[in-house]
Amino acid sequence: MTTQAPAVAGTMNLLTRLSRVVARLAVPDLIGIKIKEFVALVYLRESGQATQQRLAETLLMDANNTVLLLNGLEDEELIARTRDPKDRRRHIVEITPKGYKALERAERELETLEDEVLGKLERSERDQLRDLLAKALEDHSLAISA
Amino acid sequence: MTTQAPAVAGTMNLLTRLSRVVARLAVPDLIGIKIKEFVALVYLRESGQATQQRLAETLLMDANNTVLLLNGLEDEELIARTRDPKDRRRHIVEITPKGYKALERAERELETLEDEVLGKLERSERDQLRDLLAKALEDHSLAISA
DNA sequence: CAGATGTCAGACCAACTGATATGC
DNA sequence: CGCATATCAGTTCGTCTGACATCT
Repeated sequence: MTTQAPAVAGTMNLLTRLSRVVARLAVPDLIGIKIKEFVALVYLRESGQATQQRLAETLLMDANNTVLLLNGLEDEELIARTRDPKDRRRHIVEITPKGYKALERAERELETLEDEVLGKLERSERDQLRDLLAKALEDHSLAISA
Repeated sequence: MTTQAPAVAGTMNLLTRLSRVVARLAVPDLIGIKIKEFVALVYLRESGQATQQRLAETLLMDANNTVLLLNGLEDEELIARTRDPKDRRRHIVEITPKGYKALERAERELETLEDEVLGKLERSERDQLRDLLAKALEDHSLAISA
């Protein structure tokens, strides 16, 4: 018996462990940016723009941390902050062309990583997994096209 | 269009985000121990016993960190360390009855959490997800019954 | 003025680095 | 002696807390 999954391994356990595999492999050296930056940029590309608060909610980080994350991204000119003229307390955050390119590069690298992380799974199984994860997330992250 | 998944959301992205949901919810207040302790205890229960090195490999943490983690668990008497008489450099790590109970409690709480995290998924979909995650992990974590 | 948004400094915690001890 | 295993001190990193500034 080489690779039988333990009968009782809960999904939360498996999820935690597999995400750890990703975290260990997806280091900035490889994909150019940090995973958290990656997730943020993906959201910004899909949503077009967002306030910082909304970003914080979506990424499940507190507002303070979001400031730090965006500071880093802004320094590298991957995102841009502008005041919302409608409500000058707010910042509108957008991805820049440079950020777009960095994101595409990261996605390319991450695709290679996917082969490594999900190596055991058939193409169809990977699709299944992606769809299940996406569906589970619907509850938690706000919909992209908000 | 409320909850359509973005076409390009990579699996690595989704995996990272969903695990974050778990991490935010599975705080010690709720399940009694830290997630990482939970994962370690699950492994120890399934494997019977392990050296610290093996544990480190399986949990994807470096050996130093493993020491700290086990120190905490040992202080609470959830695990026990004994010298391996065959090779006195090694420690044999085992889960204690008290650890067993703590683990079972955590699993009960985590099951409730699962409802929250995977609320969108049908029973059959959750099973699918669990199986896919388990299969993907076969490559990475060592088999339990090694 | 109260509430919302964003910013920052300092505290806190988890992870990595390097040095040490012991046994093979 | 070189290598493996485990440990710890110190540093570093990411995250959270609280205070503050700006705007509605």
